[in-house]
Amino acid sequence: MTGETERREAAERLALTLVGVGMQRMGARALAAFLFSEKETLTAGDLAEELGVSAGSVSGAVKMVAQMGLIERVHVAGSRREHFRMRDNAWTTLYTRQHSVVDEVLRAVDEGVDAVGPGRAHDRLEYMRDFYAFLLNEAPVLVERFEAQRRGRSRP
Amino acid sequence: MTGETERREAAERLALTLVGVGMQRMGARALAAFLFSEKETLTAGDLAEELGVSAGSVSGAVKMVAQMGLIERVHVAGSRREHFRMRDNAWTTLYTRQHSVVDEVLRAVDEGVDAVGPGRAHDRLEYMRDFYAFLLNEAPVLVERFEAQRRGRSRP
DNA sequence: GCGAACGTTCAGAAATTTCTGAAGACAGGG
DNA sequence: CCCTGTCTTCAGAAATTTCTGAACGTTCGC
Repeated sequence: MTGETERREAAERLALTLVGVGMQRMGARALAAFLFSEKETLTAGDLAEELGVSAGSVSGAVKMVAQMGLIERVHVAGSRREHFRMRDNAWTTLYTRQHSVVDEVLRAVDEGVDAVGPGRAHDRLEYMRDFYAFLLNEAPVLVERFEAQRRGRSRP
Repeated sequence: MTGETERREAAERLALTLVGVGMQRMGARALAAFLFSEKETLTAGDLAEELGVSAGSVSGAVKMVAQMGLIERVHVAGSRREHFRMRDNAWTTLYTRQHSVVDEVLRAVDEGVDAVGPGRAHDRLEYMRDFYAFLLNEAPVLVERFEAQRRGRSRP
């Protein structure tokens, strides 16, 4: 356990890493804020304060992270603010979704396979297609295996 | 089998899809050029002509795609030009490498786990860490399984 | 219904990324 | 050892992305 400053630094480091991996800056910072918060839910105002950015930026970031399926809106009676919470299965969901990206690639490659006659190009494209199809099939299996393993561990 | 125009269009579509998935534009176009070429190897000049871009752009794109491990330099005696060729195991290599990106994230999350005391944040971070660690372990297994399956299929 | 508190949208500023073209480096043949 | 063809580097132009701030909606308590 350590101080507040170190917590924020670790959060910013993780956000930076996620940016390096291709995530939008503001989305990554918002996500890190959720991960590192002791609260169950955060409001847009909380995020704006924690990150030191405008309400507009928060709105955009939240929209994106929600679309990724990592957080969800929570209706809280008696509060006029909208609350957001990290979803329980955020990471496995993200992984699965990234594989719908794989699906897009697969489609494009498939068109390619149809568009060229026999030859080297055709062979290359087929190989690529086979691998991506394989990945697409295996992703859900992998996730299922992780969840099973985790269930097993938590109930010894 | 179809005409040259359709082949190029399919190549451009695949490149665009790869860009949508996060790849740099020029790198994606170069990669598509390799995939769709009937030649075994391409030179920087070939690429410049095929893509209609400057030598400088080609140099940068090739450098990047080579760093991703998708193509390799080929020394050809009697030619002053440098030739490049798609590597046989390009896609499985790419997949494995993307998981060294996972490794980066894993490290950052791990720091986070150490930086916060017990509580909700700690639990969230641990969950994320466990999933990414699981992925990192499973990636090579998956690739191995694909290759085995492919070997099996090609020698019935 | 009114007013206040929040959230969202959007035009434009700022930052970042990407491409080019020109200059330079390098290798091999003559 | 120079000359030519080829690749790389780099400063700056162009395009794209990202952030902000202000104006506009919306919702809830009263």
